[in-house]
Amino acid sequence: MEQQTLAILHNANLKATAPRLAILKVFAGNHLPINAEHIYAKVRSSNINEATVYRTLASFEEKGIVKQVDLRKDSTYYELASGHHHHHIVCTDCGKVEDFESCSVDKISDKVLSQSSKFSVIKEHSLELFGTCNACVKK
Amino acid sequence: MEQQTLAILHNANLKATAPRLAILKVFAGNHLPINAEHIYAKVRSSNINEATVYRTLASFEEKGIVKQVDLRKDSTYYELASGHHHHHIVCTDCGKVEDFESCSVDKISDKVLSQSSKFSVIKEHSLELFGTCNACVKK
DNA sequence: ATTACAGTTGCAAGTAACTTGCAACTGTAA
DNA sequence: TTACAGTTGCAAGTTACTTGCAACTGTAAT
Repeated sequence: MEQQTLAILHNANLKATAPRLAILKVFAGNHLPINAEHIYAKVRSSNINEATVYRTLASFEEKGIVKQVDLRKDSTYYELASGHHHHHIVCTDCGKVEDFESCSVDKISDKVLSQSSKFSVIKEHSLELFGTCNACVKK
Repeated sequence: MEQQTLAILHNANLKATAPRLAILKVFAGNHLPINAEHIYAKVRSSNINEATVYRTLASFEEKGIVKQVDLRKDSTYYELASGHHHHHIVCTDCGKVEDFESCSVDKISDKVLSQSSKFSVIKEHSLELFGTCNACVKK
């Protein structure tokens, strides 16, 4: 686990520093998407600076270690890029987030590329559902 | 057209003020998603304030006149909610945006709802593709 | 083990995108 | 025509994030 973490950083050409290890650990212990503020709350006791959290998230994203998730909240959320492909359903009332797995976007991508004259490469996609969770429906 | 615009505002219980009419006109003349800055640039000559643009976008969204589009840019983009259902493909290099129409998210939504114990209502979804446009691939 | 240095960090100041308090104004229904 | 809830402009404020810079540190080469 620790070895794996070091390998992730090494492969990405990133030094294995304390802040990066701590932030990776937070991701490992959190399967739902998480934002900078939340991460900072968990690592500030180790004297890790808020700016470092933002810089780390940016470099992790650039290297493909984490990916952005568009939850239509005020801040940017991230989750580990490793792990099986999935998407999210978000309650627009209370913000609850749940994962879901069925995703047929590859088919859509192929179709879109065959019809587009301007694009030929698709690297990522977002697919999030916005609705109301059972608890909020009852209100 | 003008009548239609007035009806939109009336149905939404929003007064037909000059700023709102001007902003709706900008949307009507722009089929791609647009942000507050871009809208402000087009209406500031009519002495419409930037804060009014933001407030108008917020109320239009709340009333369902426009909807947010998650393009992973620094600011929030919107487009008219009327018009046929479509999504976007975004170049992560230069920011170019193109529409596409094929969308089978309804099927996915049904499946997700049947499998979720926490959600039973889906109101919206996002589905955006991120890749590289032909012009940027050549670089 | 030691060294050299590019990469990384903490700190504090800065920026971009948006929000809000408030007094003046204005569509709209009566 | 009037009354007033809703709307606006302005300026100040907030939030999320970024950046300049000097000090520090992991890493590869010695």
